[in-house]
Amino acid sequence: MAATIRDVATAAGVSQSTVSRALSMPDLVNPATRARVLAAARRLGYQPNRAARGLITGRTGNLGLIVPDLSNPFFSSVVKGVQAAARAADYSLFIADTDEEATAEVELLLALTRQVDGIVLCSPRTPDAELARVGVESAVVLMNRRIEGRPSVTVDNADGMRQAVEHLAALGHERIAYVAGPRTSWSNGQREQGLHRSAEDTGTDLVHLGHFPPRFEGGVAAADLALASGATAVIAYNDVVALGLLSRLGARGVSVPDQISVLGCDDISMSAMTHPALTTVSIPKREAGRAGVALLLSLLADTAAAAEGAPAPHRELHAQLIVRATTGVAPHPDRRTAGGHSTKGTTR
Amino acid sequence: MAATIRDVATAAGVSQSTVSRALSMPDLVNPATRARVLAAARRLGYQPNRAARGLITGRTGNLGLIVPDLSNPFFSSVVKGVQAAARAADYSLFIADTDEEATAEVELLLALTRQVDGIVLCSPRTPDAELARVGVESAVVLMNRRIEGRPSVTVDNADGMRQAVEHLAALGHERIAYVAGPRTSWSNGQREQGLHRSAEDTGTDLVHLGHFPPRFEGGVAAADLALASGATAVIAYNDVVALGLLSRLGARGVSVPDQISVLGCDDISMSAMTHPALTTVSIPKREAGRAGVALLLSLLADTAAAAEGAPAPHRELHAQLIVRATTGVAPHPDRRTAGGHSTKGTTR
DNA sequence: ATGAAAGCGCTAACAT
DNA sequence: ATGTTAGCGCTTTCAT
Repeated sequence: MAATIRDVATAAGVSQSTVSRALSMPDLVNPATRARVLAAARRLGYQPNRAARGLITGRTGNLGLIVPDLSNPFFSSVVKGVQAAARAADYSLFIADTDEEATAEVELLLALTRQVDGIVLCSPRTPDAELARVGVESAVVLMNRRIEGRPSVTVDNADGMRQAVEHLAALGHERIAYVAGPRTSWSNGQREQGLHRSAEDTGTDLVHLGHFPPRFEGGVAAADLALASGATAVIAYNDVVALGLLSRLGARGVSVPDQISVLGCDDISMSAMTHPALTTVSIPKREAGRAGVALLLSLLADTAAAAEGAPAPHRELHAQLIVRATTGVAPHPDRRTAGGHSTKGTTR
Repeated sequence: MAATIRDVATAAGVSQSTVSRALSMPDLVNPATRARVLAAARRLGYQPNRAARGLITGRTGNLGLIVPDLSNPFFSSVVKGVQAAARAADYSLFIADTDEEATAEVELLLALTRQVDGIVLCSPRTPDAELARVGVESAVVLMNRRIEGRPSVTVDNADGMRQAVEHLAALGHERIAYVAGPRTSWSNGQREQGLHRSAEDTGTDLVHLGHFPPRFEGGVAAADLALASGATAVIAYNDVVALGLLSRLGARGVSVPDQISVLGCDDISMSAMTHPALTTVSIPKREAGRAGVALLLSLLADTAAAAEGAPAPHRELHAQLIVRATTGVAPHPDRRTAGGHSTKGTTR
C-alpha cells in the first residue's frame, strides 16, 4: 500500500493535521517541524491522494476536455494547448473523444462532471437547445461555438474569410468557389457569413459548393465541382479538405496554382509540407486551448461572481491569413503581368 | 449541490446501503424497492461520486496515458485507441503530454499514480535504468519499448523493415539509404537492426544517414545526403520525415519515384494524401492503444498473479508494408521493363 | 431483504 | 504552533 498522511504523521512524530498543514499551508507550522515532516514524506514516497482531498474541499484538481476527434490534427493542437495550460496550473486533465457523435457528448459531459472542476467542450456537435438543457455542476467553457449566456472561446472566422477573399480579389480573381463543411458546424456557418459579406464588398462572385464532410475525401469529391464552376480560386472549409482538392486536381492534370488557386483554413502543420504549400487562414489552436483553460480557472476563482448574474465571459481570438513562399494561390490567369498569359487575356 | 446517495435514500424512503446495493449489486435487493430507488435516482439526476467510491474500494476507475507529443499524428492515433478501449471498459482516461521531455515523464508518472488504477506509458524517453528505479503503485504497461520483466506492447519493427527492404530488392534496388530517427528511440534501434539483417540477407548495400530529428525538417535536411549517397531508394524513420524528403527532393527538381524511391514508416493518414502517395510500413497504432488497455485490465483483474512472480505479459503486434496505387516507390531506374530506360542500362 | 455503523484519506473547524 | 474531532460520499461488514 502507498503511504498515507497517517504514516507520515507517525514517522515524523506529529499529528495528521500538522502534516496536512506542512504540505499545503507551510507558514502555519514551525520551520523545524515542517522540515521533519517533509523529510518523512519524501522518505516514504508520500503522494497525497487527490480524490480524498477533493472529497472534503469540493475541488477535484481535475479538468475535463471533450473533443469530436482526437486524431484530427486541428483538435490535437487544441488538446495540446489545453493540456499545457492545465498542467501549468497543476490540474490533471481528463480527455474524452466523442467520435463525432453528438449523443456521446452529453453522456460524457454528465459522466465527467462529478470528477472535474471544469470542462472545456470543444466544437460541440450537440444542438443549442439540447446543450442548454444539460445542467452540469461543473463550469463549462464552449470552444468554437457561441451561445448567449455561456462562457466561450471563439475565433473570428468571418474575418479570416474576409482576409482570404480580399487577398484573392487583389490578385484579380472574380469568381471564387467555397467548399463548405458540415451543415451543423458553427464554424462553417461563421465562415460562410464572412465569405458572403466580403464577396459582396469586393464585388466578387461566390459559388457555394457542398456541404462536404470535413475530410480528405470531401475535398476529392468537391474538386470536379469546383473546376466545373468556372471559379479561378477555391477556398476550402479546412486544410484537410484543401489537400483532397489538391490531390484530385493533380490526378486530373490540373496545375495548382497555374490553372486554379486553392486556399485552406486552420493552418494544420501538414499545410506547410505539401507541394505547393497551402495558403491558409491560420487559427490559433494552441492559444485557443490555453484561453479555454484560463477562462475556466477565472470562473472557478470567483464562483460568487458567476452565481450573480454576471455576464458570461467570452474570448474571441484572431484568425490570420498565412501566405507561404511557394503556395497554391496565384493571380488570376488572365491578369498576370509576368509570363505569356497576358496575350491570352486580350484574345478573349 | 449535486444529489448524493443520501438524497436518493431519503427520496426513496430507504437507507443508503440499499441505494448502494440497488445500483451496484442489483440482485441483492427486492425488485420493487430497486425500482423505487432507480426512479428516485433518475429523478434527482444522481451521478455517483467516483472519487468517494474509489476511496473505499481502492480502485479509481481511471486510467492514465503518457505520450511524448499529442500533436504528432502517430500518437494521436494511439491515444484514440486507448481512449476508445478505456471508455468501452467504463474507465475515464487521464492524458498527459510530456513535450518530449524525459524528466516530465517520471514526474507525471508519480503524479498520476495515485489517481489511476493503471498507466500506459507510450514511447518512453526515459532511460531503462531510471525507469526501473521508479516504483509506482499502479500497473504500468510500456508501449513501443521492451524492458525485461515489464508488461509491454510492441510492434515488430524489424520485420516491417525486412518487408520494406525485400520489396525494394525485388524491384532491383541495390543500394538503399536509411534516414535514421533519434538515437534514444527504441523503435529506431529495432528498425536499424531489421534493416541491417535484411540488407545482408538480400545482398543489398545499406547506407546509414543521421540521426535526424523525427520531423519534417529532419527529412528536408537528409534529402541532399540521400541523393549524394548514390542510393536509388530511401527509407525514412517515419512518414513525417519521408514527407520532408519529398519536399526537398521536389525543390531540387528530383522526380520521385522516377529518379529515386522514397519509403516511409507508420502509415499516418497524411501518407495517403500526398502526390505521390507514400509507400509505408503500417504500424497498427489504434490497435496498439487497445492492446495496451487490454493488458492493463488483465493485470488489474488478477493482481494475485501479478504479485506472484508471474512473467510480465507482452504483446507484439505486426507491422505491414502498404503499397499504394500511386506511390513514391518504383523499380530501379536501370531495370525497368517498360519505358526507354533499358537502353540507358546497357549504355553503362 | 434491509438498516446501522464503521471507515477509506484527507482537510477544516475547534480546541489547546 | 500543534492536536483533536468531525465529516466529505461512498461501500461494506455486521446485525436484524
